[in-house]
Amino acid sequence: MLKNVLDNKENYQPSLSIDCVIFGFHDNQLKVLLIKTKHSHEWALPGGFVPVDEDIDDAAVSVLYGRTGLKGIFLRQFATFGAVKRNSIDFSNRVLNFYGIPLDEGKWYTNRFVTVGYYALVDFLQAVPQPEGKNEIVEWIDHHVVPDLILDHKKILDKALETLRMELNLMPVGYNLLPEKFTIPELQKLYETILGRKLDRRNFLRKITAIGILTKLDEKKSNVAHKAPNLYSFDQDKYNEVVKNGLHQGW
Amino acid sequence: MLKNVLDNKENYQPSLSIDCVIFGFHDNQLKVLLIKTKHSHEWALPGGFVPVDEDIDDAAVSVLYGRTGLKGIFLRQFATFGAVKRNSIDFSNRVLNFYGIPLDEGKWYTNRFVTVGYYALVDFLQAVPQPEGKNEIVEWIDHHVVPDLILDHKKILDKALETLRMELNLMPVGYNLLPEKFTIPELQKLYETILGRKLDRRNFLRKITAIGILTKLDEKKSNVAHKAPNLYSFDQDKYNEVVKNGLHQGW
DNA sequence: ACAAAAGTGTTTTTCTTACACCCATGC
DNA sequence: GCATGGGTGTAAGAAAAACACTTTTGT
Repeated sequence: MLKNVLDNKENYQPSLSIDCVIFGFHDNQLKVLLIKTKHSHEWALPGGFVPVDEDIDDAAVSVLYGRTGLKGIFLRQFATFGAVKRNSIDFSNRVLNFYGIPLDEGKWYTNRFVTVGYYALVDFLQAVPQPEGKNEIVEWIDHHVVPDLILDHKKILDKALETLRMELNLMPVGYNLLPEKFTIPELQKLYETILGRKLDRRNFLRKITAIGILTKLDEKKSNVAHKAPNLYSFDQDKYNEVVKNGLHQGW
Repeated sequence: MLKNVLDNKENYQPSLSIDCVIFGFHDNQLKVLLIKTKHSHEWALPGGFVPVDEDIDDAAVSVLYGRTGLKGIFLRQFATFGAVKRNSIDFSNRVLNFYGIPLDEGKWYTNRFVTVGYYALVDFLQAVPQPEGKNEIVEWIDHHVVPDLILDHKKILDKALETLRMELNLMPVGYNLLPEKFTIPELQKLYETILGRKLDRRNFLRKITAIGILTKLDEKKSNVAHKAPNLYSFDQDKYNEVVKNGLHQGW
């Protein structure tokens, strides 16, 4: 909470923040966890400050844990944003005003903040949005219909998605975004949603299985319209290995 | 200069710095511009602080300009480093001591600094290393034989090179690293040096020309041992277009 | 029985890799 | 004239893309 941070500002890295783009997948939609604070009509990415005795990567883990209750999640730094005008003094003053903090006391907060962007891939069903107090609404929002965001958060979100799309070429995705057991069509829809285009079913199957990270279960999805699709799970060892070593390269 | 910064610390973003990995290419070596300060036996990446009224990207441009006299250069942010122990208080104190700055006065400088890493690709022959004062030695050093670096600068350098290697798959490289007119073998050696492995001449030619960024000049390299190779230049429009739109993708 | 989604294989094309010979120049 | 690097083409293999029919299930 901002008030707490300001009261202990010597414990926080000055003028530095963390913003997290938390992706989830549900209803064939790529969703982003967004926060609406009552002092703003706009939404925001979940973010926080960096304790002076904490690595920035760990601070990002804390933000993620605080907002979703999840730990040990895929979380990756993708860019740092430090335009002079990225947080306007006007915005800062509105925030301070909302919390009833005198401008003088909130001076720490009104400078330009440089923010380090992280993106996370989480299991939508396991992540329970956790508002801090009554002033917050935390919601999963389809990335296609994100409302207006504060400051440069839209830019941060766009960059995160761009990075995720690029990293699809370097690593597999799905663990953390899908439930433990899933079907190939579900995985394909995840890829299609991230990439924003349709893929061929047969070619997708061949390519995704060739990576060698899938275990075909002796089980079919039940209670489903039409032909029951097979269930798969990730072979976690191989999955991690591939994430570590990377996928194909060009040159 | 640190003393100047400390005397005007309210003009600088607190606890934030910029470090630049400046790559050049010469003698078939990928070189990195490094600085040795007389107060240290180790070398350092050229870096600097961020004026509060300057975008971090612009601050990086300033660092590059200050060290090489070059502007309008390929410069890209690649990662931000913020481990708690990345700059030890021991190191900070030694620096302050060297400049004869009382510890008290230099308190601003002894906190953990978060540093934003940028890498640049510059034309070795056009970049004139510019030491700041007599306490500095600025030198191009073959990336294979970089000496011990201060703090986590080795890690920063490694990450820069890793990023550069990866980005070879996404964009062409050469403009800025090579003189205006160059030969295919030179360009190939650049690629080989960055990637750290040999490439097949014939396949390289096919692949690099297929990108459509090269203009074959009606001119051969003169005064050269053995058969004179053809000179090429980059078609700047197409080059920039490809850098913007990216190269091939996987999915 | 039919609509809707799932499963599966083959062919074509494209890209990648491997490989060998002749050419021009400086010494 | 010979050693050294530059220039060029082709054939084989691998990967990607295009494509259609059969199967299962709920209604």
